[in-house]
Formats: sequence, C-alpha cells, structure tokens
Amino acid sequence: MPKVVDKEQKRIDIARKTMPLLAKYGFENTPIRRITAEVGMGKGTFYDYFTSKEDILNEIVRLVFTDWIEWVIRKMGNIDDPLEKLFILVRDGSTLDATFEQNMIIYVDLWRWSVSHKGSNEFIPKFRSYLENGRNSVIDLIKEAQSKGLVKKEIDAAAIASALIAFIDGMCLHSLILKPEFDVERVCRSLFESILKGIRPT
Amino acid sequence: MPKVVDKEQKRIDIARKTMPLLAKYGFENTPIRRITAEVGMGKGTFYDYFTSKEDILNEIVRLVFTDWIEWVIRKMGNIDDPLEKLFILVRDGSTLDATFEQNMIIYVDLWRWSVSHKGSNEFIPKFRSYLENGRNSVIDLIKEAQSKGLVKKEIDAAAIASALIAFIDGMCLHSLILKPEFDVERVCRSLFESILKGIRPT
Amino acid sequence: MPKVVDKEQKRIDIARKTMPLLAKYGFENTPIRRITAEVGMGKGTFYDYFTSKEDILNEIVRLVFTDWIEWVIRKMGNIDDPLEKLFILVRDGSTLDATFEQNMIIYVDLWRWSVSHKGSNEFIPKFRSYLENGRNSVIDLIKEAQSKGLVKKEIDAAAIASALIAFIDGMCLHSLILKPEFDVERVCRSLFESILKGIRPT
Amino acid sequence: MPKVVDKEQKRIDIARKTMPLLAKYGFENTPIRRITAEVGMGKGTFYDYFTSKEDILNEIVRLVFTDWIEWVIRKMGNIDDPLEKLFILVRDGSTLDATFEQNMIIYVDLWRWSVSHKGSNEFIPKFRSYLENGRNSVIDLIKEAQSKGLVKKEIDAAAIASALIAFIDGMCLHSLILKPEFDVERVCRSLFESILKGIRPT
DNA sequence: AATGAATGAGAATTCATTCAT
DNA sequence: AATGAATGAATTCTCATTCAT
Repeated sequence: MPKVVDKEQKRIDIARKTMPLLAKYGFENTPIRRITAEVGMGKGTFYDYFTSKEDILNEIVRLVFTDWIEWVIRKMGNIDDPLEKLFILVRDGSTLDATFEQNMIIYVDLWRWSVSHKGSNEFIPKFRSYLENGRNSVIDLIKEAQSKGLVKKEIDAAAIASALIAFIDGMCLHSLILKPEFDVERVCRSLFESILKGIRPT
Repeated sequence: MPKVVDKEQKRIDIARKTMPLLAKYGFENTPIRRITAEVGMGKGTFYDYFTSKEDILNEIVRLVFTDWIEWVIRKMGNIDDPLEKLFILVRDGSTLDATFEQNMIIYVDLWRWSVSHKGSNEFIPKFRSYLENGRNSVIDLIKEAQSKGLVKKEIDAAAIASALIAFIDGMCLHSLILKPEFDVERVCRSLFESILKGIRPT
Repeated sequence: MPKVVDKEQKRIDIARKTMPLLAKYGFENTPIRRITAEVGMGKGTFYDYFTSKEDILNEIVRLVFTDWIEWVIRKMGNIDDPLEKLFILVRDGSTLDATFEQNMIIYVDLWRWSVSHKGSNEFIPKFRSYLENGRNSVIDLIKEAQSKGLVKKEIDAAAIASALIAFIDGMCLHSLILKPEFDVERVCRSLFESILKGIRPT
Repeated sequence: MPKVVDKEQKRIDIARKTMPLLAKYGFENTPIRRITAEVGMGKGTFYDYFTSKEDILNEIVRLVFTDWIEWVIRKMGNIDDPLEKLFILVRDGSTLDATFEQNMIIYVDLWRWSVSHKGSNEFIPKFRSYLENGRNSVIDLIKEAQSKGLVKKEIDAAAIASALIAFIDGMCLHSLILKPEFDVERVCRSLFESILKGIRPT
C-alpha cells in the first residue's frame, strides 16, 4: 500500500511545516490558507490529507511528543549516573532552544484549546499519558538512584518525580515570559543541590 | 439627567461576569455577543465601557492578580513561621479551588495570547511584574528564615524563590490536566521536605 | 415667544459649529456624537433641536446660501461698473478662501447626498432656486452692461449668465483638486478678456 | 483543477455592475451585500477580487476615465477643424447621456470622498492627472488653431484650456441639478460664440 | 430642558469548508 | 489527486435614536 504511506508522510510534512505557524500565531489564528501557502499547495488539497482543520492537531500533538522523547534520548543517551541524568533532564528540559520553545508554545496552545473543549476532545488523555510516561521515566531514574544508594530509600520517588516534571513545565512557562533575563541554569542548579543534599543519605 | 452609572464599577462587573466565559471558551472563542448576553445587556453597550474587545483583558488581568494577592493574604495572614508560610504558599498555591482554577485557565489563556502578540501588547510586562512581585515575597520569606537560623546562609534565596514559583505554576498546569487523580498535597509535601532537609543547617 | 427664538438661535449655533466637521469628514461620517462634543452638549440634546440627523442639513443649506449671498454683497457693494462687478464675481467666486472652501465642500457633499435621495428630499429645489437667483443677478448685470452700451445687444444674456455660473462652480471644483498650483486669477482673467474681446483674429 | 477565472476581467465585470449602484446610492451607502447581490455572487467572493471595499474604487475610477476618453475619441474622431473639435468637446462634454450622467455622479461622489480622505488616498492624484490630460488635449487644439491662424497668437492657450475644462465640469454639475429644463446646447453655443467673437461692441 | 446609558440593526471583513473542473 | 473559486455564517465594531432620570 504505497499510496497510504505517501499520504501519511505528507500528513507529517504538512504538520511539520505548520508547527512554526502555530507557535507564531496560535491555532485559532492560523487559517488553512496560511498553512497551504507555507506548504506550497492548494487550499483544497488540505482536505485530502486532513478531515478538518482540527484534524491536523492529532499529527502535531504526536510530533510534539516525538520531538520531546527524541530530545530526551539524545540528551541522556550516554550518561550513566542516574542523578546526573536527572539534573540534565531538569536543566536542559527547562532551557528553551528554538525548536523546544516552539513546541512549548504549541503545547500550551493545545493545552488551552483542549481545556476549552473539555469532554469532547481526545487531546487531554494524550497529554495525560505523555505526562505519565515522562513521570514514569523520572521515577525509574530515582529508583535506580535509590537502589544504587545515592538516594534515601524512604523518599517518595513518585511524588518527587511529579514535582520535578511540574517544575520543568513551570520553568518553561516562565522562561518565555522572563527570557532572556531569566537565569535558568542557576535556578535549576540551586534547586537540584538543595534537593540533593536533602535526599542523600547522611 | 440620565441614569448615573459608576463606569469603573460596571467595567469590573462586566469583567467579573466575563471571567467564567473566558475560562470555559477562551478569549478568542468568546464573542462580544456572548459576554453581553451573560451580563444581560445590549451588544453595543459593551463599547460604552471598553474601547475594544481586547480592552476588557486589562480589567480581567487586574482581577486575576487581585484575586491571587487577596488569596495569599487570606491564607498566610495569621501565620508567623516563615517556613510554614512558604509551605502553605506552595501547597495551597498549587491546589485549585473553583475560582482559582478558573483564574488559572484565564491566566494560561492570556499567557498564550500574549506570547503570540509579543511586541505589540501590554500584558507580558504585567505578567512579568506579577511574577516579580510574587518572587520578591518568596525571597523575603526565605531571607527571614535565614536570619532566624532556619535556613542555611549560603542558600541562594533568589534562585530558590524562582524555583518555587515555577513549581507552583507547573503544579497548577498539571492539576488541570490530571485532576482529580493528582495528589497535590503529597507532591508538595514530599518536595518541601526534601528541600527542607537540604537547606536546613546541619 | 422668547423660547422659540432661543431654539432657532441654538439650531443655528449648532449648525454653524457642525459645518467644519461636515467639510472635514462629510455628513455620513460625522456622527451625532462628534457634533455634540464639538458644541459641548449632551448627545440626547441634539434631538431637542433637530428631529433627526438629517434635519440639521436644512439649517446648514440655509447657512451655506446665506454666507454666499453675504459674500457677494460684500465683494460687489461699492463697485459701479457692471462688467467689473462681473469680473470680480467670476474671479473671487472662483477663489477659495477658508470659509468659502469649507462651504464649497459642504455644497458638494449635500449635492451628492441629494442626488442619491432624488425624489424624496427637499434640497434639490433649494439648490435650483439658489442657482436661479445667482443666475438672475448675473443676467441683470449683463443687461445693465448692455443698456450702458458695454456689451452687444444681441448677446444672449441668460445663456452667458448660465455659462459664467457654471464656470465658477467648475473652477471651485478644480481648485480643490489642483490647488495650490492652480492659477485661478490667470484663468479667470484670460477667459474674461477672451469673452470681452473675442479670440478670433480681427 | 478548479474553474479557471480571468481575475482581472471579473474585477472589471464586478466594477461595471457596481457603477449604477454607486451612482444611485453613493459609495458610502452601497454595502458589499448590495454589490454582490447585484452581481449575483456570495458576499465573501467579493474579497477574492478586491482587497477591501475601497479597492473597487481603483477599478471604477479607471473605468470612469476610460469611458470618458473613449467617448471623446468617438465624438471627435472624424472632425478636422480644431475649433469645431473644441466646440463639440464643450457641447457634448456638457451634455449628459445616461452613461455619462452616471459616471458624472460617480465622479463627484469620489471627488467628495477623496477630498475628505486627503493625505491618505490615491485618487486625488488620479483626478489631477486626468484633468491634466484633458487640459493638455485642449491646449493642443487651441495651439493648432493658432498655428492655422484661426485664433490670435497672443491668446493664453493654457489658461483658456483650463477655463473650458472647468466650464464643462460646471455645466455637468448644473445639468444634474437643473435638468431637463437646462438648455445646455444654447449655453454652450452662446459662450463659444462669445469667446470667438467677443461680447464687446465693435 | 438636558443628559448619556442603552439598544440592535447593519457595516466590513474573515474563514472553514465544499465542489466543479 | 489537486486546485482555488465560491459561499455564508460569524465576528468586531459603529451609530442614529430612544428614554428614564
């Protein structure tokens, strides 16, 4: 079924080229016309690949998540120490490069959009599972650290994982408002050190 | 003589009645017509109180901030211990009651909207100063704790303050997605204890 | 009936203050609000003096005509020679001072407005009678010149009068477009001399 | 492939069908809805051919001028004598047939509109150049007559040309008000003869 | 008599979507 | 499969007019 593969690939291409527009103007302020102009195709053709304007969000949500996972793998692939991994995750996860910033804005855009359509949309569950996956990875890291004796056994790994994930998202949010005066590195390092010295066995 | 109307008070009344709509549908998806229907007035009357649709956001941003400050004062008014104050702030600041949840959604809505209109809007500076004020209050609390010997002198109060503020906002964001399964109390307590034991003098 | 006199005077005051607005923005683009703001009274009060927005035009048409007549009398009051009077009329009638320019624009505005409402308005007859009066005065001047032997008996005074009146209005129209490069004096003088002496070689 | 449409041709078609509406109601009183209803198309389609309501005026101004030029060429194409040409121009240029009357009203409408928007619109220059072109043609005719010995050398051709053009516009204006009682032919003939021979007794 | 608060019809414009080609 | 012409519902905003005070 080569045709089907082509269709799916083109869906992705279109979505990928749409993402900067979404970050710049927001979903509601990005007319189909602008998307198809950006892609270089006719307005009507959009509907050969997506059932509606909304449909493209399914592809984009997937890409945002894919980018994030790929990013995590790239960042932490060749590090062994679980605590170092954790720190890299917190620090770099809070530091917005161009793509990351774009995706963060899209993420909030989708989030906002989803909250409005509560009950009748499929994105909230996706967000939930994305957060869940991220949280589980962090839990694993903490537990690994615990099993290696780097972190106290009685620490509530799940709760700390949630806290770190929340912290990262909060940092990203604030970075976009406060940037570039916001010293992300310093804040992350301070928090991490404070936490570290508390959860380390004495 | 015509009916005497307190214009500023009516601006506030309209804005207050508009806030639930903004939380439910988002600013871009709330037509003037819906606002005026909610308030119970004619469509044209809106423009006797606001210069444009956008203008109502000035009032609403102010209300969101005012609500928050009032809420903080109410929560922490009769507590003395700075560390307890801090914990209350983090925990209750992360716990969404009905009004707080509504305001949080509006806040994210405006945040998203402002990021898109970067360069030509007046809300980002307001957000910035709001974050700044919050951060300064937290810094004061930490320094008070330091001067009382409850927290190590060498702790970077400013950085930790930023971290806590970011954490709170991240928690609110996640609460909206994960609620009601999300155990905010447990996460906050775990984080706080971890940090406490780290920043406490040994 | 002193009250009635007051009302009429205030109608005139309002109309007089409205005229610059009409010249600047046009009748259709001058909201009642702008008129009453200019006059310094409440919006509703307008309707105590005029039955509708349109009603103020009756007053204004009258003022435009009154101004014109007064202007003619002032210009030609102390001149005796009918041909000189005629020349003064043509030249100065084609030369727009500030008030005259304003009234000319209003005149065209009303003219345009009247043409649109053909059949259901009372202004066209007023314009007609105004033109008729002007034309009659010019006819009288030409006939006076004829009786004094300054102009050939066989000249069609009525037709020439119409021509001069039309010429004056055309000049005003063009002045507004071409001004200030348009040398009104030179054009009027050339035409007048040509009419007097003829342009054919003798 | 979608229906192929000659966009420029359709712009002209729409503009041509809009002209009677403009003559009847004026530009400001002709909603897009009335235009599209007249043309027989959907309201939104208008904006596929014009960037704004104002944009259609560009097409219409062009048509008004084009009509006029075509009309002049038709009238004077096969006449040789420059003075006869001039007389035809003055007389027929002052005589309104249906199309001409319509265009004249539109011309005044746009004139009024342009005067109000002075400084921010592109029509005044167009009017200027149109008048300039007309004037230059008349100057050429007068000079031709001079070189053929039909008109005195010392006559100021440029000034007389301006005068005739102004006269024509003034006549059109008055025709619209006075018609049908207005004997345009008689007025033009009288003026023209007077100019030729002079009105002073010899 | 004077006011300005309130109204809603109506304006220009945008845009997701359909469909003939 | 691809296109863009066509549509009309929906949006923001204006304004003449009314009317309670």
